[in-house]
Amino acid sequence: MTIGDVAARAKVSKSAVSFVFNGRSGVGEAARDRILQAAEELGWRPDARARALSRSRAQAFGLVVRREAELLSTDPFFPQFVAGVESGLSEVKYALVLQVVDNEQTERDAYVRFAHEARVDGVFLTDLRIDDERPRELDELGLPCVMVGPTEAGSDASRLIGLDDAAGIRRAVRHLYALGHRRIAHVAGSDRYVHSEARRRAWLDEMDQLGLEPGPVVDADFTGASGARATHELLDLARPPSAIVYANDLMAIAGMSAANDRGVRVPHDLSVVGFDDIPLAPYVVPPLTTVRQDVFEWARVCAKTLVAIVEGTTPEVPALPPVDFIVRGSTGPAKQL
Amino acid sequence: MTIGDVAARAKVSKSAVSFVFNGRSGVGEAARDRILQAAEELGWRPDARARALSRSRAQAFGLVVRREAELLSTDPFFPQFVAGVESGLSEVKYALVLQVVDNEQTERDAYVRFAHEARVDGVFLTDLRIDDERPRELDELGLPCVMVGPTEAGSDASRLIGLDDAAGIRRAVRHLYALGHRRIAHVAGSDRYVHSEARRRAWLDEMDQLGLEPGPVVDADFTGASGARATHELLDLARPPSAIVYANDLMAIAGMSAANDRGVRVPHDLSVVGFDDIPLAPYVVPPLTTVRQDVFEWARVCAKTLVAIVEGTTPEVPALPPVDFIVRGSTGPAKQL
DNA sequence: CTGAAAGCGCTAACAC
DNA sequence: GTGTTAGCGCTTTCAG
Repeated sequence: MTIGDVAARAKVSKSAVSFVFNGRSGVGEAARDRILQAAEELGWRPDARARALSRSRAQAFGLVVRREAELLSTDPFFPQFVAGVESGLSEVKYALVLQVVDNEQTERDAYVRFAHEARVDGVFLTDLRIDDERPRELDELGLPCVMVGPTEAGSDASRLIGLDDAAGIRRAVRHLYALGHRRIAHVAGSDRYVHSEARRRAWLDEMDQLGLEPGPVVDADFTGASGARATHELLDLARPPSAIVYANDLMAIAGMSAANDRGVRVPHDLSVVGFDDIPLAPYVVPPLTTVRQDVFEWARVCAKTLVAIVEGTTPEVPALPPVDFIVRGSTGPAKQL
Repeated sequence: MTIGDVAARAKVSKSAVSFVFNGRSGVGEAARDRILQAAEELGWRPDARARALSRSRAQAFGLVVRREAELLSTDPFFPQFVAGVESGLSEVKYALVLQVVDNEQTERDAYVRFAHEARVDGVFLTDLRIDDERPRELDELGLPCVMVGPTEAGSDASRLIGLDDAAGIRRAVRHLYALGHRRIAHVAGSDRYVHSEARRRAWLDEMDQLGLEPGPVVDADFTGASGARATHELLDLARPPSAIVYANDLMAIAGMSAANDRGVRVPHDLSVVGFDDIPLAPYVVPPLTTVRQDVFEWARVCAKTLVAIVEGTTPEVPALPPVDFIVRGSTGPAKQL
């Protein structure tokens, strides 16, 4: 079943068929109808491979995900991002090629293969790291990309689609302040990531703004185990915090569990704020107060921007929905001293 | 940068280069070395698009995921499955093309496009449904597939890679029985899915085997909200169960939260078992007793099987690791009546 | 407005 | 063993 068959059945030339399927003018109304009908009857669609070859375009984008097993299956970001990207791509017929890798070498290989084999026309760069080498490497490979990270991530604004991580953390800190908390700790994510830093800095800034002593901060790595460990560390302090802002929900929930284990009651003795609003957040005990970003919409915007970059059109960058702060049961008034 | 450039630089013909890169004999040692070196120096790799066209093979597989937003970002299955597939595919240089859809029509379209545009050489069929039409439709489209589901899913054993859902549920029921529970309820997942049914049937069977009256079962749909609702329903009964086996962790955790809301203590008043062992399971209060499947390994096997099917080699089907049953704090001795 | 023809970069059959 | 050549199915330029 080839374009030739369709052309024959519609009694036109191959190019006429090609023109119709590429939305170009130059085919009469009658011929166009016959062509569409013939294609319909034959169940024909342009072969993506042949198309890719002759247009030197794969009509696909790549996403390389480097993530440890635990975070992969907990992180709400990945599936939502993928779903959003698909949603933004479905109208324009690009496919999404996924690659999951587990270390730096295989990650680099993945990009190199994408580029050299010309499997994709561009990539999404997520989990931006401090001093990330990838933008430069991709430039060298000639592979267009959009970067996906907090707005602070860099100056390369034209291809950075930022979500305002900081705003959420700031609201969390102010919320706790309003509840009377003064010692507000932070459990940060891995310090290699730009978004970890953005969240940490937002916490620091806001504490500063409120005239609070920038309380204790503990480095962790987004896993449950690290969240529990960090929590114990904070509660072991001579002057433990009365509230903790975690860099993600998994650590926050593990932290609540750790607190519970040592008889510290949430929110009575300790208020807890997470980040992500995973679907489980309303269903843990107590329900988790947290920050929600609209990852899906964000990903849609990323997809559309990448299409624009690759096709050389001007990306219409719609405003991203603001972050939400969801107050649930894990935060409460600070205990009177 | 094409095969011609490499051939020229290595002073051989294009076919010699092609042969080397396709692992075929017929090229001398010396020539082979020169070719590999030339390719290395030029940073050349066969263009996937041209390759796909001339071999009539996309060298890629497709995965269509139909899932509601909430379940997408909570379900541990999807990311682990993807990671496992990648792991099984990485050695054989197949790519994975992902498509996320949200309804039946777009799902069907996705498969049709995959087939007609020849974007992929085969697909993974997950979330098998009762009377699933897809295997037949894919046969009509001429698109090979492996099906991914519980072993009971059907007779089409050659392309069904099954994980033994039932064994996990049976162990859960026996565990509860050993703890003295006699009224053991089940909160089932959506009844359209084969795995929901497999889990429900396993529960029923095991209750039967133990000579227990098949306690109450409530239909739910894998979401947290439905798990909470089902739990309330069960606890409202004149003779509420002393233990509940849920079809997934999300419902189980939401169920614990619901129980907690009405003053029913877990595990003192009610024992709870989940299914999946999500990374959060150890960190909820109390830690969740649950069933764990090695989705990653399973997915690897799926990938290798699909490669074998597509390439016409015999799939070596390694034994899948058995399901694990993880006892944590959410199950305890039945209260004496 | 339409049709013929030359690629896109690679593979594989077939001569050398 | 090595090189030549005809496609794979589509796009696109260029005559008609």
